[in-house]
Amino acid sequence: MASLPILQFEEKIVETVEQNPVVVIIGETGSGKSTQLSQILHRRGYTKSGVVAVTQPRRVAAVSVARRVAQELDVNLGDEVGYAIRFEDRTSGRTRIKYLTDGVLLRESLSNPELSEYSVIILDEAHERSLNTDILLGLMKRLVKLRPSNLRVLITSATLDGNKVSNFFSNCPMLTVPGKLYPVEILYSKERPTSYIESSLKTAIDIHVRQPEGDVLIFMTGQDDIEKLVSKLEDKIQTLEEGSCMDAIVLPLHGSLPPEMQVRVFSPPPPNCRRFIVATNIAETSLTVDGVVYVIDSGYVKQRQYNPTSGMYSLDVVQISKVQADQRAGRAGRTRPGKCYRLYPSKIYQDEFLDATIPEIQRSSLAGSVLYLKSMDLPDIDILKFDFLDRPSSDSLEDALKQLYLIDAIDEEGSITSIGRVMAELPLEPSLSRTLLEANDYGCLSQALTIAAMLSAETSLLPGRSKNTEKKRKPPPDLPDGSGLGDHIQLLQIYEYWHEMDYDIGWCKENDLQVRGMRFVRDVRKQLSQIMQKIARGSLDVRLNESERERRRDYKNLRNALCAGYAGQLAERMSLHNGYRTMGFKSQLVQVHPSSVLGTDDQGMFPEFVVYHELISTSRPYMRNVCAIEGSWVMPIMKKLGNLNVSKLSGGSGRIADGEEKASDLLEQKNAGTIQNDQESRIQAARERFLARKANK
DNA sequence: GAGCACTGC
Repeated sequence: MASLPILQFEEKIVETVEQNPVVVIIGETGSGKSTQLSQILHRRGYTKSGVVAVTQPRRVAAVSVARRVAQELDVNLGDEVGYAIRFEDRTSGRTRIKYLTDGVLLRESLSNPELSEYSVIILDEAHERSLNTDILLGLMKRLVKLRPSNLRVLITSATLDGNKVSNFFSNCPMLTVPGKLYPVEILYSKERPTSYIESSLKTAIDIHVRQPEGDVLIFMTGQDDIEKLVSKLEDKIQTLEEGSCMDAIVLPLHGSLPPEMQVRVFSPPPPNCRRFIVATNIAETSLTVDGVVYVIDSGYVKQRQYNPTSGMYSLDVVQISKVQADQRAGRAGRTRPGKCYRLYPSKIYQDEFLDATIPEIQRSSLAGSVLYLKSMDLPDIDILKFDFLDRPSSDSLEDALKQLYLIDAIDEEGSITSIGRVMAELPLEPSLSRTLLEANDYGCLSQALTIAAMLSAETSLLPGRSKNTEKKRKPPPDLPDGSGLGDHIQLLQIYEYWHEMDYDIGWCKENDLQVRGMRFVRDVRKQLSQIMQKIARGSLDVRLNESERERRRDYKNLRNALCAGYAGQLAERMSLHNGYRTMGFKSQLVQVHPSSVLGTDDQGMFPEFVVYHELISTSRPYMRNVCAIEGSWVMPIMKKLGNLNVSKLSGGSGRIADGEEKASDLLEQKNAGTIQNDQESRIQAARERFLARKANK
């Protein structure tokens, strides 16, 4: 421990923190910043007046770093050193150093906006720019002004964007702490390969034949490419002459791999055997594989982005940033000097790669975050003017406001409603928290809780695609089908079934449900029940007599509640075919996702109206997770859409206007006006169609 | 009849 580079900087760090409310620490990999900064400040008395908080973007990191610090200080975890993550708070009144996820700290700031418990807040790994860290950065800027005498903020960042963070905090000082990384030689390709799978294969084999021992880590974009490369690599290794080089094993590594397959990369390789680890981004920050000496970097990553004007998500393969490329290269120098083979020319790195990855806050729907900030009641904060390190587009903020207005979380002036306040308490997307509140009024809260919990874990629940032919021959799993009413109802039925089976793990396995995911659902449901307990109007048990009755009535109340929560995510079927038109702010043609269990009528037609959980554009625009609703529930929502006035929602003065932008703002406002007129006529047309249809019946 | 990078409250 004494050899950690950061300890040589102790005096300098303490001196700087003493004199400045905010300090940026550029801590290179292996500098020991995550474990040592808190201990330095503890030694220097900063824990006498309050707790030192250290945030981490990931749960495992918060737990493992806390564990190590407790060990180094020789105390029991949960005493002087503790951690807090969702579902688990291991802190006590004695805790002086507290590791927590950025999400937990953000949630704490909801009940205590001054975060008065803390004397120091360290935002670790801020360069990863998680959505929560970005919001915390904005809140910290405000907080250091409110508590100038008794709060210190430290932000750790990467070399490439330290200046930006320092500028954001009025040019606060910046300290660089070197890391303990071995040198990594960077080798560029002469040009971009036509197929980076083939190019990775060739590079990997070259390394295997020519280079001394050491594992190879290969960065790919997704499961498909990983599987392809793994099998090609295995074939190729087979063909190499016996004894011409050492043995080799090839291991895939990605998020949808079952945990027992993931941990294989942590067990040491057999002697005289080289490992090839073919991984997604998961190996960039989340998992660290020991023994890697060679890295092959394709230069690409798969990224999910949200388009606020269409309300649609897409998953795109994009070029990585310089920070990411350097992070990947660093993976080769952890145990000894290494090499990184970049499958792109250095000119592309220099000229085309962005310095840092586009932060999540500019790639996500912000409805939840905006509601959150609104509920904090910060008198000096106007959402559209909130001081972000990287500002989300006004389209994105306006989209969030519109969504919130449609589900009654804010009123037409943009002020938070009493409904909105309760919603902000729930760790859910606004659409789902709104559903819970409505369900409470309709007497079907217990079912809505189940659906909200299931959707919180949805991606890791249902069986993934299996190219395994053996599995295909198995009889189809014995899972309920949502009674034709759609995916939400199916998720509910699956959980109720599991409940009847006494939460049997074997049953999950038989039905290809991910055990980890189902356990997570159970935890979430419990947490949500605890929060709802104080306002719940009925029992929160999974299964009730009442819900039996409700089931016979086609889950009408429940679907009605979903309709209220998804008021901004409504779609109307075309009259002649099974395509849908979304009825939100911008009408679009979309399809029901093929994985949906939504049923059809005698003529093979889907229901006239559905709500959807999300729009995702892959090969085509799809609605994922849909639920059938009744036509008569649609009218009030259309009316509300008609009343929408964006400039009023954003607080009248509205848009971000500083000097130069004014002209374009005016133009945008004008456009917003015409969009709104279009919208009105569209809504009018929908209304007429709706009435005509009703008359026909 | 198509497909899912990674986190987090």
